[in-house]
Amino acid sequence: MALRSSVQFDHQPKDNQLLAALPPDEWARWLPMLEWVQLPLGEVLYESGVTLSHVYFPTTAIVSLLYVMENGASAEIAVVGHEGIVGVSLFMGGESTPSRAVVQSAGEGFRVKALAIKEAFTRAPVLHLLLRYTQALITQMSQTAVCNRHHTLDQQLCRWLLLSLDRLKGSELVMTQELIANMLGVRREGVTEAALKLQKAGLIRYTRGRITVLDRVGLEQRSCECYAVVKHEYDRLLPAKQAV
Amino acid sequence: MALRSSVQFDHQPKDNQLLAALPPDEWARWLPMLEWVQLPLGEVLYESGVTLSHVYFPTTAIVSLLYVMENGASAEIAVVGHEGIVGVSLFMGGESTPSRAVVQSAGEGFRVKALAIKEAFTRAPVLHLLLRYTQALITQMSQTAVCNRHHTLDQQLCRWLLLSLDRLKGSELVMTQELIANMLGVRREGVTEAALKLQKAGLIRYTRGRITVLDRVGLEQRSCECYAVVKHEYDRLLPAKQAV
DNA sequence: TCTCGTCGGTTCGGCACCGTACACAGGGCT
DNA sequence: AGCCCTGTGTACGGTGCCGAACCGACGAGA
Repeated sequence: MALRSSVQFDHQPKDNQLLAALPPDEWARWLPMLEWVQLPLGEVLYESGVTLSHVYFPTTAIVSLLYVMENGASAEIAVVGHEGIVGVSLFMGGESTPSRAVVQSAGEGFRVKALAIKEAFTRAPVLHLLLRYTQALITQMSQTAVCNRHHTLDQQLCRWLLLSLDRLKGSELVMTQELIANMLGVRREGVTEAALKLQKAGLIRYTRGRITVLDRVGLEQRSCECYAVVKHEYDRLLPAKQAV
Repeated sequence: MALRSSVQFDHQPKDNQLLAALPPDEWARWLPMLEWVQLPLGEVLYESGVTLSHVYFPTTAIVSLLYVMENGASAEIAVVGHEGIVGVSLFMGGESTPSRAVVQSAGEGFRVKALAIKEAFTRAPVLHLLLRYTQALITQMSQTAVCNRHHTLDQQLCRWLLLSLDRLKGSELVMTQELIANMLGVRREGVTEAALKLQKAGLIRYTRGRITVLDRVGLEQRSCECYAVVKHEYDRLLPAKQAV
């Protein structure tokens, strides 16, 4: 047994839990593709919207996935360390994400070329569709987190109305303010106030659980960027007519 | 061509964009598995932690994924309509999620038995590992959204320290308060105040960019439930020793 | 027609966090 | 030794949302 040859240094591939969990035959296939890399503090592994060139398996580094807003403010979406992988969008099929990956704590890791990863997934056809959808869903979740942190209730209500509208035919929602408040995680009174503003501005009309959208464009203008980001990503990943 | 036979009623499978995007051969395989269902307002499609029995493809309904906190407050994680699928955790490999799926707008849809979906994915071995990890990551994102909405900065700082700590060896973080503020999406001064409290309570110690955790359990007690939820889900989906 | 439950509107004090501004201290550098 | 930069502590008014309480008003059902 190779006692001292490779097991006890910091930067072994198997220090990453995902790599460590690979079954022996897969491990043998992956090993030659792994490239050891240093990950200095502040290094940007990928940038919002840019096609990834590698996926990263951190061993001693920590990487933050963060979303940078138009005004420069940012919010972390998730943290990835030796338990995970940076760049899921590569095997999800999206190739890029609206978020940025930055090394938050310097260390080391391994990376694999995009092409190699994608080759491993070319055999399952349906999968790609579902994975792409999943990535869109993930974008929506991320954006929810960002929105909760940074945007006003007024903006969030607009975003929410638009997202719901996109998922229905027509321009009417059957939905009480109480329910919307639950969805947004705020007080009902807050929704009442925000909805009043929209009604007074002539963008919506409502009575007892029925909301009619009168001016969609107006809502889009009042909404935060989050709606547009999510919509754009859904459109990108799941174009209406297409078979993967 | 089957002109009027099936194309123009509301509740056709192809009203769901994912189903509509299936290539012909896959479509043929899936069609017999699809079961038409009505989705009345308020119906719970799946409950937090419960193994799913079906995945749902809404056509005219909208479904909310929401996380219910211990105190009963809730926050929506994402919305799913005719563009998507409810129950990604089934093909992600996790079988369940910490969130609940509720019909937010009554309508119709189709569902497929869990067993049938899973069978379609039994052929790709590596995949399962990555998908499971992705689901854990998704949980972290969801929880971030919830946390941003409902918890105090003090709690969020504890959560953040613990999440970071789990991804490093030792009990020291090299990290300025400024950077933490960026990650959490708050002001640096806010982090200073929260960190001071923790230091005065003897839970951490820090100087100029180095934070040492003295009392991990204390942090866990001060943290919101979000940390535990995320940790638990990572442990569940990615046990330390295992090859799927 | 009347009742009662649901839905929407209003108010008030409180608080967590924001934006801004500034003061101070540790530590690397010349 | 002295300087300066970076990181941390403090203060102050502003504001967006909360918790609680209450009221009007619409509409379904008796």
